[in-house]
Amino acid sequence: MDSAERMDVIVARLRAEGEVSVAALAELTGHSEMTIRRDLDHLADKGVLRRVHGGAVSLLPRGQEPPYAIRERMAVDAKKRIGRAVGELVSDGQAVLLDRGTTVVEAARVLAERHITVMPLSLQAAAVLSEGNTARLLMPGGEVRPGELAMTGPLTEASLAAVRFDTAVLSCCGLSLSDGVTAYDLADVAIKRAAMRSARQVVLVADSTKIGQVTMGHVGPVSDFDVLVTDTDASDDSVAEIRAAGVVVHRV
Amino acid sequence: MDSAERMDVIVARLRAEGEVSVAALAELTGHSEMTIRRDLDHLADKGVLRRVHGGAVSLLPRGQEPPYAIRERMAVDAKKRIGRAVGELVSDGQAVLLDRGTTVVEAARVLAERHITVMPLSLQAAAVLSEGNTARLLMPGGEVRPGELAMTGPLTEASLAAVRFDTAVLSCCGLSLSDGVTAYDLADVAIKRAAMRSARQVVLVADSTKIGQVTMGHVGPVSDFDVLVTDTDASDDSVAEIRAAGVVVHRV
DNA sequence: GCGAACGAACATCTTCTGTGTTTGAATTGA
DNA sequence: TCAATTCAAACACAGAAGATGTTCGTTCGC
Repeated sequence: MDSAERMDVIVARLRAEGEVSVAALAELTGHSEMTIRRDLDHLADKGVLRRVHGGAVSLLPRGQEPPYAIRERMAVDAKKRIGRAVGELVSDGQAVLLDRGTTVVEAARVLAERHITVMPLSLQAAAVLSEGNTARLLMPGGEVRPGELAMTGPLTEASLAAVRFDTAVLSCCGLSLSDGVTAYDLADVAIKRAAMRSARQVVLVADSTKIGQVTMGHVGPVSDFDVLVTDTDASDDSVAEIRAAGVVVHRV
Repeated sequence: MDSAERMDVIVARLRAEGEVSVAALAELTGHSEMTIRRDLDHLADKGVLRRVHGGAVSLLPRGQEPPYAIRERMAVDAKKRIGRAVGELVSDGQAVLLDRGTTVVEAARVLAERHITVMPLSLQAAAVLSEGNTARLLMPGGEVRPGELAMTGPLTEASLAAVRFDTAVLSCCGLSLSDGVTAYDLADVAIKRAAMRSARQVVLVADSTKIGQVTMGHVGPVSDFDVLVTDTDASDDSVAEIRAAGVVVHRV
């Protein structure tokens, strides 16, 4: 069992029990207690848990989005495929808006090698885009949320209002036909809505685990989006329904 | 001779001759041609040179600022000391503006552990600040210059106009009593001037190699700055003159 | 105050990175 | 077009960096 698997075990336990003990994890994973302590310290740095004597307690918020460090390791393959597919929806010379989120960062990796103008809504995506030297990079102003490194607030909304994009690539936390597209955070909803107003074509990226989910912040009905890119695990039924709402769906 | 020294040799040659050959560099450094090619490819990626058959030609602009990758390795110790000294000029709770540039990034490393509100004018500084989780991070909007990763343009100026800072930490390319503080780039000058208008206290950071230098863009007279942080290699005469202009000078 | 947990320090092992060599393909200049 | 040079991919190797486990003195909670 390597480091990544241990992290998964720890997070799973935290979700199930709300707390973990160093001794139990050491036995469960077959590693020394020292190693478990180092793992816990690492996760504490990322805001996933809080260390207590003998173990740790969960900081994973119920009804809120898990930290970036956790989401980054969920559905990794699907997100990479979705990212590549988004690359094919964008042609050189376009102005593109990239939402926050782990799926969009995968799209950013692809777009970083393209000759486009791009505005990312997170520092994570900005870092990826600035490594490839071909894209023209435009930053929105705004407050940066810790951990997520996503831009929010009125400054961000103002930046979006000032620019028009050919394509906006948006992420979401939940997607259902009855409740539409939803996000965890109301501030994030405001940004997404502003993004949609500024873009000619709106592409939604969502791995199949998000289909059928509903979270608190309502972004809009599914029909507000032009294209959905999801993965092959999405059920035929749900895809058919979304298509019936007038959305072009790519399953990759 | 390690990798860093080889880069210095290559850059020195490029400056002196305008071009270099793989064979000559291999002999000069005592390393294989393959290694030299890899070095040249690396520098080509950073925009320092352009590969040609048998060697490379310089892209180092005359009368312009050298690329970030080069400046990053000049006066490293002095910049670190200056960064620490800037940390002592900023107290918790302040709102701080950080200019672009390698010296300011060193200051950002120190300030990343502090409880302040901070707006960086480059993605380099933003990346450093977002690693420490204590500072509240505010991004200005704007275009990102490749390589430098500095924010410029009207969006950046507008962002600066919208906020007031307790302290602005500005860098420069040249600093002389007769010609004042100068930068290489006019767009950068506009940003610096906007920054000065938005800050109560303006701190200038400049390692001693910049004292006496004059470059194209005029930012303002030395007396426009409240504090100068430089290193101990700055001459007594120049420091005395700058102090006479009403600037508090820290030599570290 | 006692036992458990902690973390610093060191040793060991693994993985990564940088370097050199070889070899066949590409490029240059005559 | 040809010959010499240059290039870059592939492999081998060494040193650096990171991860892990053990020991031991300190700290913490009951």
